[in-house]
Amino acid sequence: MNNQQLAEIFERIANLLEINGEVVYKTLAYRRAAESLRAYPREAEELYREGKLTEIPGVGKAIAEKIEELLTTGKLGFLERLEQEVPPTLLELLEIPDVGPKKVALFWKQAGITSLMDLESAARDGHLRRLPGIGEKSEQRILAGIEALRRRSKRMLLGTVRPIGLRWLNWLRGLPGVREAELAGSLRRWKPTIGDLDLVAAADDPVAVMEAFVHHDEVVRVLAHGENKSSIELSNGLNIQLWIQPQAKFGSLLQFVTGSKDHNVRLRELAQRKGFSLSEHGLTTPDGKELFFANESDLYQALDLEWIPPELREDRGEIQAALEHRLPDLISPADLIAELHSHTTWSDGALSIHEMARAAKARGLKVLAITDHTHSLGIANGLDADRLRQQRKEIDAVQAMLGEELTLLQGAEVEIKADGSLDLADDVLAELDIVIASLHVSLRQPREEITARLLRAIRNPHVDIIGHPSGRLLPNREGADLDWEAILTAAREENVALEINANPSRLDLDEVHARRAVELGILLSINTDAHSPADLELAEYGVSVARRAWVSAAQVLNTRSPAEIRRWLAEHRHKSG
DNA sequence: GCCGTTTTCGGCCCGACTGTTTTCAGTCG
Repeated sequence: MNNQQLAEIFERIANLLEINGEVVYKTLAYRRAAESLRAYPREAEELYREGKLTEIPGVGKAIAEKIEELLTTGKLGFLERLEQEVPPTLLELLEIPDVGPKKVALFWKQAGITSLMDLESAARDGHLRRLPGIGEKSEQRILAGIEALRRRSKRMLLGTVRPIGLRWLNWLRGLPGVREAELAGSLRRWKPTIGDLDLVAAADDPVAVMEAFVHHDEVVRVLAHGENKSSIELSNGLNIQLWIQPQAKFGSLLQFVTGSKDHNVRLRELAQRKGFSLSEHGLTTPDGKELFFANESDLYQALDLEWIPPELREDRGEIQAALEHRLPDLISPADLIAELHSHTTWSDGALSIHEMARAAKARGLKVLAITDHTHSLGIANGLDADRLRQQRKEIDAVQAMLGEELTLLQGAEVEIKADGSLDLADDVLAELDIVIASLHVSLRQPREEITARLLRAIRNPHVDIIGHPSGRLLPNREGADLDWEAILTAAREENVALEINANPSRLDLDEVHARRAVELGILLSINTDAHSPADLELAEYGVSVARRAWVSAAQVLNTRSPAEIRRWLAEHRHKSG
């Protein structure tokens, strides 16, 4: 059982306890433990073997014992008893907007409602309004919420929402009276999946701006409409929230709405220890004086903190690091000067080698590796040894045309086959400048089998990079069930780089494993896996994962000069071969 | 249920918006 699965169980416990009316702080404790497990760089299973489970923040004696029971028996008596008491089907009701644990408990205990269907028919028949605190409007709101829930495909991809966010931001900045506006929330933190889109603005006349916002022609539903905060829904189910304050408070507002919630809770605790109260309006001193902040960095400074990049604001130690002046010097998109994973018409790419090279050059890249698929991936028209040798001639010809400005490398994204062997013989791999090995098929093998497959690839002396290591596809396909400690240990021993694939539906390695990898001294490689020139622009999404993993430029192969990259490849092969 | 440069017991963040309550509870971020 991995950390993700453990986290889901504790989240479930928290929700059930909350519906059952348990004291808030107990449910909070389970929720915090769940969040902590999701972010923790090492597997609980391993910590358990070392007797160190309580080293995980938010895990104390009681939760450690539950983790132990889950790891050793695969079950949890406490949860089973809880589910006897509280029907687990109630959990789906929590998904409805504006329905929380109190209302779920009300529906359940006073109307015998235990499922989404029960609730829907009760609302439709006008029975809900008989309950205390529920009127006709609440009934309609619940029906609309159930509709919205069905329409909406949970969280959307960062790569889908960001262009929408930038478009709305642009529109907002063009409105009269808007002095400043920014993206906020999980979008500003570059979270791989986005729930709601948050926008903040500084405006002289908030009422007029809010009016324009809720009457924007893409709005299908107004969810809330206030002076400081409004919320609307688009036809694709995406919710957008707009927050407005006067310019003088813009910094505090931006900080507050950027979150994360957990980061803000930590920050408020810190403010309290210093004698302040912190809200989206600013700091309040004990004698009731209010301090406003037009700039976010001034707010952090007032708390004796360095400004914390939004990508780090997840309550993963960033506040402590900021206090101690040891925040990492994060990589930025401009640091990337090499693309080491790309496809052309030789396999399933859209452009010829020459066209891809021109696109790479136009983006200012210094190195482009052509890494087409290999032949066992028949669907992608993969290359065999003969076609690779033909392709080499074309690459050489294009290099001759390009001159020195862009260095082309010939590589391959070689398939790790279901039996663990590579799709090209060692002598063919040896002729290539760079070799990426990737899993595409049989991703659902049991942990031992699929881990062994990947380990065999890592140990092959010709393999330089492991491409999209887990094989996950957001938002729904889980990655392979890998023994990460074994993979990371082997990668470090063999000096093999691990890819952060920048495609928004991959972002693989994820931030948790990327952070663990650099802690162990493993080199990362951020690549777009470009199949077309537009794909090259996705690099910033890969960089965002690296930033959320506290990664610096020096820890990424693609920030190095062509000569340094060639040297690394040569040394790497020499050492292994 | 967790945790400790106020504490091993007694705390554990803050405000806007909505609907229904005639003064506030629930939800959300």
